[in-house]
Amino acid sequence: MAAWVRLATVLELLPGVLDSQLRSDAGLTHFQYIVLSTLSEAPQRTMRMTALAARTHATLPRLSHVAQRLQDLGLVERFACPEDARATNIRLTAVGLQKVHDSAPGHAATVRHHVIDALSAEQVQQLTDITTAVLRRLGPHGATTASYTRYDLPTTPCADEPPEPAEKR
Amino acid sequence: MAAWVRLATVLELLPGVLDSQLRSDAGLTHFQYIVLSTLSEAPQRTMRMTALAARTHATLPRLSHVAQRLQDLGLVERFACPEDARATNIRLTAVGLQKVHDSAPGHAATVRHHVIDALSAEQVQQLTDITTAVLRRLGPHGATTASYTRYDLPTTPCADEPPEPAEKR
DNA sequence: GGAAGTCAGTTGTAGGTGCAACCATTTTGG
DNA sequence: CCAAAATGGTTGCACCTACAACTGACTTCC
Repeated sequence: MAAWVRLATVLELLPGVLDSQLRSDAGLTHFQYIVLSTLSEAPQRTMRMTALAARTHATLPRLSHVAQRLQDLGLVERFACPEDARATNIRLTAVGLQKVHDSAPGHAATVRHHVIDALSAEQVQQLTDITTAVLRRLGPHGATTASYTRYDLPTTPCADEPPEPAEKR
Repeated sequence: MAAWVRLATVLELLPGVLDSQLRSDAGLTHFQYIVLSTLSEAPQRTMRMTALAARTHATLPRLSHVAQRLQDLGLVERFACPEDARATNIRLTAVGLQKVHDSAPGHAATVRHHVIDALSAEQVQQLTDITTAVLRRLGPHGATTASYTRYDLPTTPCADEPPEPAEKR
């Protein structure tokens, strides 16, 4: 009982702290940051929308809206996949990559300050085990995003040679 | 690192699970449920808006919007505080109380299934300690709701004898 | 090889949330 | 006392998210 009440409180407060730090320092949502950050680690800084959605635990509509916004901001660009005309590839722009690099330290510091540094090394290990156990319950038959969350997709984009980033818009 | 990645994932997935269970079973948001539930435990099932906001870790504007919606649904009612003309009291209606009673078991089962039952008794204790430690960092100077989060307010509403619930709308 | 089904993604809409601005009331301080 | 500051709440606006409906492209399977 005490465990749940406190966990629920963390669930209520932590996202707000992360969002407001990122928003004021970089003008980004936590989720937007995750999207950019995930893209920055992908080969060619490019991914298929579905793969990105699965990785970020987002529904496809949600990702689509966010991608639209990030594209308006010039941080990502989307282009059709030549191999599968249904698919869309999303790629981090140079500006977007710079944005990730600029905002990563502040974000990491916030996480460290509010979570990691509050715990002993032993507790960090315990937290890893606990969250792993909970995620086992959340993942497989978690009521959310049932049909979208497919972890068996290839992460790599289908295009080997994406169109030159030179021409924009 | 592993701890944070997993915790972030829980932060992303758990609220969705809670919301969708409550929404489909009771037509309520998790936060709406918390508001109703908190009110149901208050003396007279009545609280001042500010006190309720502090208890639920919400900003006053957010609570005001939610209260408006819950009032439209007939689950709560608001009335001016006779002692301080600025203040507003919010009270759970009979219908609202019934709603809490009806939806509590399902919600509790969801929490148990997805969190508590996934852990050993020892881990539940560890989780309590960990969340307590994190909350110490989040509460005092947590960037969110700085001016609203006042825990030193009296929880009791100012009216000793609220107007009879008999007359509605 | 063509109809039926599935898949990738987008769009529209309704509701939730933060922030800033606002109004009314109370408190404070000269 | 009265003006200035602080308090309690509400409202408007912009953005985010879920859900449902839709389009267009691929697959299956006779």
